[in-house]
Amino acid sequence: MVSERGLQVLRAIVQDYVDTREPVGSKAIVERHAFGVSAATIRNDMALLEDEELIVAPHTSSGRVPTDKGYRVFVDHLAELRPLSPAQRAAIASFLDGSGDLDDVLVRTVRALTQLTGQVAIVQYPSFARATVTHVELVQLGGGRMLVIVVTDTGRVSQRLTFVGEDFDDVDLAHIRAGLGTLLVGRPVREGLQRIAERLEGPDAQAPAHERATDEIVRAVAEELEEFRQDKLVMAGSANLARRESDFRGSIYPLLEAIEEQVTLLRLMGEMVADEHGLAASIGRENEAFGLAEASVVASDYDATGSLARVGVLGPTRMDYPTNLATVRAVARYLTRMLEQDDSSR
Amino acid sequence: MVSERGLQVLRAIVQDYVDTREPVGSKAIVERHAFGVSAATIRNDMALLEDEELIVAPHTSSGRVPTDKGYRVFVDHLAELRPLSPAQRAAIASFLDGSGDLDDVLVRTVRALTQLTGQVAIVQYPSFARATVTHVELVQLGGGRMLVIVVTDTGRVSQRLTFVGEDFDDVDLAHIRAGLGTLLVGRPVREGLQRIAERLEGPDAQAPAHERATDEIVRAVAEELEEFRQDKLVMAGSANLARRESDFRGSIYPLLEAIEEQVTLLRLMGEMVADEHGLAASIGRENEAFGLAEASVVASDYDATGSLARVGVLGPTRMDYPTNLATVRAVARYLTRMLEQDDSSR
DNA sequence: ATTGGCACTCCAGTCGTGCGAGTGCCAGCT
DNA sequence: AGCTGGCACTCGCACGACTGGAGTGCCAAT
Repeated sequence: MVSERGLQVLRAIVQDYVDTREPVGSKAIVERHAFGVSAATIRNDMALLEDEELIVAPHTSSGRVPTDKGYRVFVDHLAELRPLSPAQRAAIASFLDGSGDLDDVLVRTVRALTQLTGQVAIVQYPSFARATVTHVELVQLGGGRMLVIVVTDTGRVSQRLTFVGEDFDDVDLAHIRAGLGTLLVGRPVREGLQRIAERLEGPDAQAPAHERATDEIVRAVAEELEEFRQDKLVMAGSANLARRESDFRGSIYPLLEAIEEQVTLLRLMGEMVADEHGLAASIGRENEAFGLAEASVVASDYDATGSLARVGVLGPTRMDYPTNLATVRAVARYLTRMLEQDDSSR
Repeated sequence: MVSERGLQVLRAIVQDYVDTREPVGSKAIVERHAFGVSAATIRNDMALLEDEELIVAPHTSSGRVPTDKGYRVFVDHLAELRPLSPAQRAAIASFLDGSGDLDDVLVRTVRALTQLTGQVAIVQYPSFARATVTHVELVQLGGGRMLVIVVTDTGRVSQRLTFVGEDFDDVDLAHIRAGLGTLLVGRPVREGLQRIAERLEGPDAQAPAHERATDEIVRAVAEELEEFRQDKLVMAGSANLARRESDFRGSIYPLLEAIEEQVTLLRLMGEMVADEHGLAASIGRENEAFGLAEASVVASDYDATGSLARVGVLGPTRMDYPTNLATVRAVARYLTRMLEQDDSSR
């Protein structure tokens, strides 16, 4: 069994390894940390840690490197969040302050996060399971083209251009608009989708030709709602992956691909399990199913007026967890506050 | 002076080097190409090409590699576009066909292009110097929040949420909407911006408090128009940069950064000079000012109902120019046709 | 002008060597 | 029982020497 000091040795190894990017040996540990014991003793502890598969030696005669399991123990039991400096807090505030719609705020958030951590930053749009539709607007562009706009109470706005094949007069348009309103406004997105499906399949389905055009509009609205339901990401800082090449043994290709795909990261962000503080980490091989075996993701829940979502960073498994966890949490909290204010001004 | 055969030798060197990624020697040339002369003769030609700085030898006793100048001559005088295979043409069609708004079409275009070339694909939004405003729409969201929507005849739609501080009744709103309409609809974006500036500074500037709110709306419209004026890019395939690492001697960091910045690439795309077919290439060091000294951009103009813009690919200097030029041109042509159709259905 | 021949250069790979960091183990100490 | 110093051992890595081969430049001959 690993002793208490053994765990401290693990912590020292993780810290030094993240610092120096080189395997750390027993001698280096006694030099850099005041353990009050000799290198030989540390060696014994390290042997035990290796038995537990928390660290490994890349070569027979080299220092040790934490395993993914080692990082996991470090994050769960040993890491204390490194508090942010006042300058960092100020940076968050200056990045995020200033009004704008949701898109705008999230873009600024992701920029702040990539700036502060030097990693790839990811912000998940608020989940729309609980979002409700507040407006449906139709704008006729002429030539049978119609702009369909849907707004939710979380501040998200979506527009879509659809070709309906005919132009309506104002009365008809108002009628359709009102119909959509009673169908959707004040309802959660999920429910709105159901009601639309019912309407399209309902007894009215055999309606006259004129109705076909309105069906087209309804379909466009449904597509937009569907898009709301699918979560969405904003990202920034992908160039950081290429900065210190040594961070990733293999190619960064799968990482860039995942970033471009988005859907992989969405699933990953969704499946992570947060602790009681809303913090979550997914480390190395734990991401193997997502093709990100050499990467870690650190994320924090934030609260967008009732809808939960996440902000996080993606980086090498060998990342500075205490700092990244603290930064992600600070940004998430600030973001939550921002969105609350926005809500109250509504 | 370089002989006619000398140029053919240059062509052979470029082709083989792109193929094999290794310096090409005189012997390899006589083996792979039917020049009907001996290696020694080729060597003499190569010496001349080296005098002209069209090729260099990385080491005293190694084959030759084209210089940027060599690539330039190749592209300008020696490259014949490699015609696309029917399968490739079909791929373009299947990617691009299907309706949708401008955003949608451009996203599909950029995907098609990255798929076909294996490079980073870039599509520039149509320039809005000549775009005219067709609709301005206001949607009140309650709580003093207003959604401002602007549509241009190029099919671009932009929405912006702004906080105006008060809610208008329907009559006032209609009045404001009509005012904006006469101010902007049918006018080019550039002119619209001027007229807004005049209005904001004009004698009405000292208007009553109620007018302040409308000023806020006008300002929001101005911001949107400003955004139209700034060109915009869609990109895809950045992961391709990391695929064959050897393509870039240094780090791909500056490239990823340029991709994220966008503005650099926008300037680059804008400054490239097209030939009579609307094709343009910027090679290696020619991009040095943009931090892309190891990359080339190949682009083709396309015509979005009168507004000129570009689609292109970004890749290593050592890229397959004939194929990329042909692909970019084919996609640009298809895109032009698509947008024309769309226009006629208006 | 083209060619075959030849001497020359220099890269890239291989092998051997020595060094140093780090380990594991053990006997002795507290 | 746990800690420590010591010691032999293992490897990775950097360095240098050597060699093979690809490619060049030049020259005299055609």
